Amino acid sequence: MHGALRPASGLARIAETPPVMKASQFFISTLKEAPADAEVVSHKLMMRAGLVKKLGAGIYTYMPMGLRVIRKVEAIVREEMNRAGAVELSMPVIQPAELWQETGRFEKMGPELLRIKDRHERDYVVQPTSEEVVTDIARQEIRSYKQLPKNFYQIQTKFRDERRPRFGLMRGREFTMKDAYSFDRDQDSAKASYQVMAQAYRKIFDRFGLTYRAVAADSGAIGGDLSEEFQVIAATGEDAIVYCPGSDYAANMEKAQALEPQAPRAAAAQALTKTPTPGKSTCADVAELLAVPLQTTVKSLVLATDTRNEAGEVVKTQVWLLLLRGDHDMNEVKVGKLPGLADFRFATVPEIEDHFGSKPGYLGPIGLKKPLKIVADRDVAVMADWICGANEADFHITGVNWARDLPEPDLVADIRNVVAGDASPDGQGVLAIERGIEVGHVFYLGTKYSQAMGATFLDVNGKPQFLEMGCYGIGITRLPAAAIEQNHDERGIIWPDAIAPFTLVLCPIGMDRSEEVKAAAHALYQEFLAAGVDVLLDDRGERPGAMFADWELIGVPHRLVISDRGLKEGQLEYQHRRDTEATKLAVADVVASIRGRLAA
RNA sequence: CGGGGUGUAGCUUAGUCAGGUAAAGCGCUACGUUCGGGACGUAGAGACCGGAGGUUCGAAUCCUCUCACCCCGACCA
Repeated sequence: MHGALRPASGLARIAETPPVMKASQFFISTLKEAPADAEVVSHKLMMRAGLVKKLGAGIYTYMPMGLRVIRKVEAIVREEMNRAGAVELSMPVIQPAELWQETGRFEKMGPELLRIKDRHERDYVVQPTSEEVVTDIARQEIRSYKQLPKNFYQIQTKFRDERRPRFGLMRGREFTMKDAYSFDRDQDSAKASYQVMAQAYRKIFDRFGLTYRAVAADSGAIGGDLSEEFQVIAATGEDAIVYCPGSDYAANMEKAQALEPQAPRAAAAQALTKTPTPGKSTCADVAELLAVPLQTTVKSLVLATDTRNEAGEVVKTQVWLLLLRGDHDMNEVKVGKLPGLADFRFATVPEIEDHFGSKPGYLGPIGLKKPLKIVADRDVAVMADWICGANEADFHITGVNWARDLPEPDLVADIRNVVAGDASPDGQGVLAIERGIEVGHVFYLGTKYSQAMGATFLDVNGKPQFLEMGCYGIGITRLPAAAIEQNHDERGIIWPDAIAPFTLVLCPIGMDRSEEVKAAAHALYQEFLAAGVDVLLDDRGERPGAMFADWELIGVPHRLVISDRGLKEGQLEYQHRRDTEATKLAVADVVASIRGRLAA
């Protein structure tokens, strides 16, 4: 009756979940073989365990077992958000295009933004996020500094028309996100609000029981360091994260700085020599052919930037040559921040041939047909006697030296991805790289949206000021996938207690043949329910092998086996999903014993 | 968006090259025997072979179009 009004304490939360906790009434649907279109382990296991069902590319039904996991994730997020002072609301999934046109994102966002029309041909979008709507609310509702700070959040369905959805719930098109937006009177206050969220996120991810890292992220045009990603560590993660094992430095690959080389450029020792390298168009091939270290080669990347007139027509194109050491990779975010390269694209083959007189594969900065701007990575700028393409098919040049053979570059900058072993920017050792799955992101926005949409409040002096904003996301439906990537074995999923579909499963053996087992199972089930344990009684009457295989696949962390054999000795068998063997527990104090084993 | 691939029962697949009216395993139903690690036997149910059009006496199979899904790539020369 008044359940909805009860505070969200642990017990009340369980009371709010559906009361069906017997397997025969619940819905269990496991598969021995994963559907052929599942590729990564979390996707396969989610399909096999019957957590989700695919409806279309990147679109999934959350089946009862999977929904329980998602509800637990939501409950933890909601509790900590509320605790951090955020207030929940719910904004529409379908939003009028007008708001999105105000910020320019209706055009800018490209095909990832799903646009739909109603019967009157009016434009709408399916929200991929909700800055526009929440800012619209703020500009209407927030009039005084006395109403600040405020943080609005929602847990809501999002849609992003990904160019290539994949990996099940890891990169779906429709997904659930918790998105929060803070509003403050000034920058200091906004940064304080940001820190409150960053702290709340740490509490949230600690509670999930996953190994994660908070990493500094690129904050785009806003600048500053106020952007962090929360990455669940997993080998199959899509993001490379950089950290220093000897300190707390951690950043994503876009952001991680490659320190300026300490050693000065060596003196030229070799003569400039044109060398045949037939069919060897990559740095690695050339290095192998010439039997030299890959670090002595330089790769040439050709970019272009277009200047457009008011009509959007290209009036001028500037071609750029980027030079990177053969063993390094370009960092597109770093390049995009260089003066003049904000909207770079890769040059076309005709543009390349026009400037170099050669097809790609044998390009270099010497003997250009047309002038262009040369940007050298800081590591390239200190190289001596290096190797690059000769601007002629099947030839490279060795013994190249700055100043002697070609002018110094127009610009020297950090334009590469760091690699393992690079010095840490904080001077505390060398960097290591591991992979992560981004499950959360906190971001200081400034006044980008409030200015675009005219969201102001009156300050102490009665003067209108733009609201300072921050936004904070958690991928609710991605989280279970990340949890599985990190916690599974050959038998199936191993859920952390906090987000397991059920915390404890009771497995009676031969329940149909033994009144004792049946009675004990039901009595225990009632006892655990009364003790507030999220328990499921497997009363399906499956044979033990099939029953164990199911629960190991589904990944319920705690299992209690009830058998005639054990009951005669007054014992039950307890096994954690990670245990290799069962532990015998006395029937008399089993509830207390199990409760002691559950994560707080 | 470019390239490649796959669509046959709820799931995994065979059959397609060499056209002749759809097969197996798992799962499912019933009965019996079993009963502590995905049991066994018997009997069943279940597929207009993604869709449309065409060729042919005859199409899962050949041709055309279309849809869906998966993978790789999207400029690292």
